[in-house]
Amino acid sequence: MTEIDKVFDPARFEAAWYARWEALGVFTARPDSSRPAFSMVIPPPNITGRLHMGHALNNTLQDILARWRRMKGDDVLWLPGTDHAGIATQMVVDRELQRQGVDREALGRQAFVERVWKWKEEYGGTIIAQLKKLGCSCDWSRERFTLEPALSRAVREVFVRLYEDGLIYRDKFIVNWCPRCRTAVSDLEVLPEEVEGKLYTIDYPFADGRGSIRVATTRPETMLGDTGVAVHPEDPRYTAAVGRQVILPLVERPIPVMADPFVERDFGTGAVKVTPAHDPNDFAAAQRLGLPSIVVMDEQARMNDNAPERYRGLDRFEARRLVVDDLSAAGRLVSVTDHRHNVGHCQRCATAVEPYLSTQWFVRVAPLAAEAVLAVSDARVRFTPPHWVNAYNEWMANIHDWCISRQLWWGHPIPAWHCGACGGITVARDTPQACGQCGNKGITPDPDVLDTWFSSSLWPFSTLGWPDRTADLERYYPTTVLVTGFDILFFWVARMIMMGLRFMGGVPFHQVYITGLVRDPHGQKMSKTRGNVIDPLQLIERHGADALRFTMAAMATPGADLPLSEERMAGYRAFANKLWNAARFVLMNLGEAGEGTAPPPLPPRERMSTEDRWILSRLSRLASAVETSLSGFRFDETANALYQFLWHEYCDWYLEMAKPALMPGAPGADTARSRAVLLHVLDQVLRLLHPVMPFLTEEIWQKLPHRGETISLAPYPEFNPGEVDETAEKEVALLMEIVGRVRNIRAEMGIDPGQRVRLLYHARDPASGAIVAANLSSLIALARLETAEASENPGAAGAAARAVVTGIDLAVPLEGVLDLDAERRRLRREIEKLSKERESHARKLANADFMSKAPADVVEKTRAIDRSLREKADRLARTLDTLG
RNA sequence: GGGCGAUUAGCUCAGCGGGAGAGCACCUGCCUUACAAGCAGGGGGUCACUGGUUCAAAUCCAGUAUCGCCCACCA
Repeated sequence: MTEIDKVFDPARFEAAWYARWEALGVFTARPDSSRPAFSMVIPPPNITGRLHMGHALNNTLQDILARWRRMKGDDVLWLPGTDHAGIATQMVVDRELQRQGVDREALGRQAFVERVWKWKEEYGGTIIAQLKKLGCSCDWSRERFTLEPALSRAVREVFVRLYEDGLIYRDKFIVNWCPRCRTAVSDLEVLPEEVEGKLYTIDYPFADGRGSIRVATTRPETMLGDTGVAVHPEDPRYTAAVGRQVILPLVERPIPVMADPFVERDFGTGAVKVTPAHDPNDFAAAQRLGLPSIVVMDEQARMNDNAPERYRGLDRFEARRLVVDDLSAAGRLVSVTDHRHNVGHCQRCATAVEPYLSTQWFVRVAPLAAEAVLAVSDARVRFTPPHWVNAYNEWMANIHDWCISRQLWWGHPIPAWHCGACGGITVARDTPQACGQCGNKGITPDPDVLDTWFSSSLWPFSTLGWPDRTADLERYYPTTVLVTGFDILFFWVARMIMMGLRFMGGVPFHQVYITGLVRDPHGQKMSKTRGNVIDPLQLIERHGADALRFTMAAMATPGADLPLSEERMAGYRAFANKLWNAARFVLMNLGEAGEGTAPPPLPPRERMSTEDRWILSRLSRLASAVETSLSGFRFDETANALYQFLWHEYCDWYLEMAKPALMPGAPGADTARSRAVLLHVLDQVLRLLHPVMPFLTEEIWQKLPHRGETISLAPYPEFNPGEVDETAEKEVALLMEIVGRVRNIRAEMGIDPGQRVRLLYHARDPASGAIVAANLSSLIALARLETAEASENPGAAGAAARAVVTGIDLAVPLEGVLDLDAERRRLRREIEKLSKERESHARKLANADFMSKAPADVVEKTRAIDRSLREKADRLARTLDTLG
């Protein structure tokens, strides 16, 4: 007999099994194998990251898929890695330097980048270690980093090709500028946030001194850069104004009034100041109208030398106050009203983003997007849940060019060089010696780096060795599935599809599973300010990685967010403990069957007991359910099916039914047979569960007689329809019904649970009687009976509690102790319940339309249910009558 | 301003055309030697609302309400 602790302690074995799997090379992909390939790339976490619930969720789901496919015999590649995370990482190291009193500018670019690499060496592996704690079966021999040399090469290759194809260009354009991060950011990195602002109406006098025009703005300070006033061409109020000049207050510069249909006549005064360098609408209008642009702020959003002297050096918000004061003093401020509106804020640092005219690099996205839309609409890429396709198409249809340059130091340098002589730009894979246009050697590298998402967008092929045609690339591209959150659908998924189509000529993945968001127990988003953040590492410490994983799986309903409560997770830990103890029970009862390395063979079917055939039938249905649900990314259904089977079928019923046969010396007990089935089912269910709970299943499996070094490479149970045994299922359903009725009598009649009772039964059909007769020992054990006897007239009324199941009348003799009133109440309640249950069926059967139009099998089924419920109610009613 | 999703037991959620379910919480009784992180029994729901389609609607359609998310250049 194997000794095994009573309470399960995941901390005792998780790390050891992980190390063992790594040592065995379980996670290593084998591109030369003849087995089908199954591949995924991990959404690379930031090197600055710590494992949060989002990671725990999507990596658990990926690992379930990886382990499942591996056991099913696929050659699985789950490729891991991390992202250099430009802004985030630069900020982290910057802060660290500041604490040490070191100024980044003083340190210089090269030294700073070296510091970041050092930081990466020291802390960049944190999240990798945490993924291992979670049990992720990634192929660590293929771990990648977005800024490593091989991936830089891919980035340069892509950049150069897109540039040569005219899909990357450099231009002066209005972009989203974060004055705090001091870099441009893309549209996606700007989060609109509603703020309580003011709408200022300002009076601009005409240059000829005759009258004025009033404009409305939320940002009076930008008027210092106004180069025009715009009105709607069909606005009769302003027809006469078009073409005239106004004098810009405070600046005293003459600017024209022009007409453009972008102006909303109903908003404000119907006239709008045009500040091309600090507003994207105005910029577009200015281009149409031929107005110049004047940048009036520096890169920290302080007013620059293009502003009148008194404002120079002031922060934009200080400048706003002063401008308003000055306008007021000059009698030019007409009104100030409260105005709620959206202001874009930096995703990273929450600073209000400044629309800012500057020279940047862009990807011309429209042609790439068109292809990417096609790939989804013709299902080369499938989304789960599918409704995300709408959002995807919508975004793609309205896509703007992608600003890919960042004024940072940490990132992929833009492979472009500027010529000091001719001003030309040379874009090249390798550092050029001279200007590609004039041959001058005085060239300097472009100072900008690429948006982090540029390198991420290449991840599915850059990590496999592209631009070389490697064996990995040939075999694992396109990848099978991508699992990720909707928050990076546009940032990442859409761009990977574009880049994959462009550079690999095919989609990067066939399927995208989009996870929901892990929320707090009340459905609130987790945030530091709310203080409701749940740390997955603490959950692992408290409950084990398996319980966390099971929780993630059980809650992963497609399209829904996951309100996570530790209470619920504790429930799944209890489930793990339940399995642990079931295994303990099996191990304690194995005897010599537990000795060898080979599990005992299953007995032939005709020697099996009803419960043996039943549990095997249920097991095969479980295998089927798991196959179906995992194939459709229904992790929740997989988890629930396993939970239900293991706890409520295997433990609650099968183990209890098997107990008599396992008791040494029990009459007629076929201990060997029982042991073999017990062990077989446990072995199979452990395998089915392994993808979700890898550690615990391995720990138990290793204690059982087994072949092979690890359960993670044991064949996954397949569904075999031949193993479904309808007869056994019907028989056990009847036994369960009988047991349930006896237990109900015991509980309601207040019979001490320790006290055994007699059961008399009268079968109204021989088949039911035979089932009872054939399963007496189970019945006796489960209902805690003294005896179960067939009887023509089961128990005289008044001396026995009565119950009815399908085809059988039951009586529990309780001479002298039966409380007649209680029994009447109980019977009435039962009858009431049955008749209530019957209502809808009876109504249908009384409906002529139903009888004539509903399919025959539905009618027949309804009849059968009705008959059975009526029969039970009738027999109970008759019993009630005899009680008077 | 567009688009999407949700509304089912006290809580958190499955179910999405043919007998209203799970987990937790609740009530009652049990330390029945695998498990008290357990066992057994039980209570609890006009499936948001209004119409429609159908023999049949929690389930399909339309509208309404409330909540949530995504996208969007009324300064």
